Amino acid sequence: MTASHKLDDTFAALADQTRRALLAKLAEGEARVTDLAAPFAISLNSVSKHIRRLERAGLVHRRLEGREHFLSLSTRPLNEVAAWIEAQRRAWSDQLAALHEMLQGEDDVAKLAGRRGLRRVKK
Amino acid sequence: MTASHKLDDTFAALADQTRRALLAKLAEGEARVTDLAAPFAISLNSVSKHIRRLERAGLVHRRLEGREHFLSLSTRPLNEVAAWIEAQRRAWSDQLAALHEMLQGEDDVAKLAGRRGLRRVKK
DNA sequence: ATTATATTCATCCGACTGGGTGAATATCTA
DNA sequence: TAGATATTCACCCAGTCGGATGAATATAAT
Repeated sequence: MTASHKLDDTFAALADQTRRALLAKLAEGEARVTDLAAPFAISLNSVSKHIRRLERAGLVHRRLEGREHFLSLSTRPLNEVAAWIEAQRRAWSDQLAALHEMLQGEDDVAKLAGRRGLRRVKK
Repeated sequence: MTASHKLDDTFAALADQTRRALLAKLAEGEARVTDLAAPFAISLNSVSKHIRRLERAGLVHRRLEGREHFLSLSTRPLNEVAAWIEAQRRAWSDQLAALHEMLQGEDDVAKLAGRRGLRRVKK
């Protein structure tokens, strides 16, 4: 549940074009809030909010130096997301492979054609 | 912009534990709305809403057969998300590599230590 | 001490979300 | 025809989002 909750936050943080652009910018290196906000038409405050959201998801880290706040990327959450996706894709591929194998089997084919597909997998 | 908008929808659709569980279930094969809803404590209507959201993001496809609605996975959006993440991770790795190379350089080290890190990358 | 810069805090707004309930629709079955 | 099943539609509610604005805070520079 905790892991899922973290994934929730990470996915939600990534579900915004502006925030993804901020992350892409940060991939070029550390940057201050003002630097990050510069290319965007929206207000500095809005960018600040976006950054807070990215922080909450653990995607960026903040380092204070005087009045300047330096942001940098954290890759762990992104790796977790990638892992989930890969697992999902693998499961999907396995299912496709199973279907393929089934279709190559001899007697099951007729039943499959008469019936409506895969379905009854669980209970 | 259109691609970004699609990514927005996909990420948003994935930013929910219930919806991710639905997708995982669908990885086992086609299923009806009722079948998908069975394991969850929430109402059937809520599940129906989640499914609609997954459909909007293009993550599932619906096939009608009489009064039954059969859902199945669509992998394209997931692939797009994976591609974005991989690009991001690659950029981040490149930046790390550049830093590493810089630290192995001779004269830049002093300036780097005195100054505050990477920062001034863009302008 | 004063001014300028960097950033956040406090509010407000319209829009959307996730959950619920009850009614409506459509299809299958007896 | 009547009844059961599968699914959605139409609302309601509290919570959050993304954007804006204006004020507050903290640090730096003069």
